[in-house]
Amino acid sequence: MSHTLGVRQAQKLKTRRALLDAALRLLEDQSLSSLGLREVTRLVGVAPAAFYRHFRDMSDLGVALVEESLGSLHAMVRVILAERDGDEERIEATVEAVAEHVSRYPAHIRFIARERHGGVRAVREAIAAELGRFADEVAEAFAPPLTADGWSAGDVRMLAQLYVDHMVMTATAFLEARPGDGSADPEAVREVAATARRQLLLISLGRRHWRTG
Amino acid sequence: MSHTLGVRQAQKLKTRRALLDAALRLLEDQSLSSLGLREVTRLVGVAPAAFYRHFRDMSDLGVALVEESLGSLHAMVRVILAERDGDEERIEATVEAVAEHVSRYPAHIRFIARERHGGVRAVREAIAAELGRFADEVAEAFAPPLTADGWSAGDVRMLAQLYVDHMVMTATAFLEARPGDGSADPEAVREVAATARRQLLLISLGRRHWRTG
DNA sequence: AAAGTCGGCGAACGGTTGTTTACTGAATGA
DNA sequence: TCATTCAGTAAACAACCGTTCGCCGACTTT
Repeated sequence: MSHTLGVRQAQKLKTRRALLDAALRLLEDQSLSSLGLREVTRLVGVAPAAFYRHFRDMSDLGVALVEESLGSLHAMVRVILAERDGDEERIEATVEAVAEHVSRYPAHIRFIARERHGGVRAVREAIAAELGRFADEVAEAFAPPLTADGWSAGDVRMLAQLYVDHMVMTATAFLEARPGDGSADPEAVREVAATARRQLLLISLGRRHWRTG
Repeated sequence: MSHTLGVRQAQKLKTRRALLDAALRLLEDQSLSSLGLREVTRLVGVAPAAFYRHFRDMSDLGVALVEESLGSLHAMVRVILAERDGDEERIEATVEAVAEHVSRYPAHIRFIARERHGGVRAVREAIAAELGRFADEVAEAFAPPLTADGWSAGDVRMLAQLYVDHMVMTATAFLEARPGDGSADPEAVREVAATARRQLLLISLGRRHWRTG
């Protein structure tokens, strides 16, 4: 019995989507704590009061955006971790995947980068929790071969954190490599990619020699 | 003839200081783009119009805060680079210096972390420029022994960037290890320090084996 | 077909915002 | 000493804000 979602609820989801999209667009040039409720409803073409049918306030909408933004990233990370090649090929795949993700969802990445340390507590905490889950997952994926080499759980965790933080760093670097209007400067993008690759290579070099040389 | 700064100009600098301090304090709980001019003048106890005697607008004040915040960090970085010990001792000194700096100027660090990707273009650019200068300086300090080992200028630069970004990362991690009220959770602080040390150790391990095995 | 649900509307509310204006009075310099 | 400079003031401005209210009318359930 798939219910195909009655006309009513479908419409509601539609304007909810529109609100989220409008907010995401406006957040490309400002931060969440300065984004007005009326600004969003105005862009959607809906009365200010309608906002309350979907979100309690702006920080509530912000938390929803966090889940959405990091959800897509989550899928990407899983795919990368499934790669079973050697270090260098894995690095290549990672950097390319991040680059593609940034150029596909720039507003999402910008939102995360901006609000990770932004002025809205609930949103900060949601982002921190989600990134922590990423680190757990990365740690879990890297653990088997490393623990066999005598790595402690703490060491694995710090490596995973380094990887996740570096991924966020790289993503925002890709973001800054594109001018405000949307199109990317190809040379700057290549340079960011080259730097990220070299840094990851250096890290994996350190990992191979960790407490063995 | 040192002029000891006439009474008039001294008073002006004093209220300018007060404006900057008030803004910095208010920015602990919100971001620059949502900070109101009147909020700041109200906290200082001065008429709103007085603000314009010192700054053109809020983003102007923000740029002034950037210079001030990263100025103190700059001095710290210079001191660390002067250390001439081995890797491990240098790492120890670095992490400790960052920790102390964060606990001495938490508001400055929070401001930088928050506005680095924040909603005010001029401030973002000022921070990026200053951090770029940091990376240059680090690169210059590390260059001699590395180029002797066959490192290219690009490789040195990417290592310096990794160090600077990691420093900022560590500083904000220290910041998050303290509850909102100001006092720090000693255990969380120790854990951040331990993670940072291990990550730097891993990086320096990678550096030693860079294109040599 | 009737009764009920509920997403969106329009208007109003008190409050806050950035900015301009003409002003005062103390520090300044001739 | 006297004219000038200028940091800070008080008041007014229109524009905007978040939030509440009752109401409508299309969908949904009985």
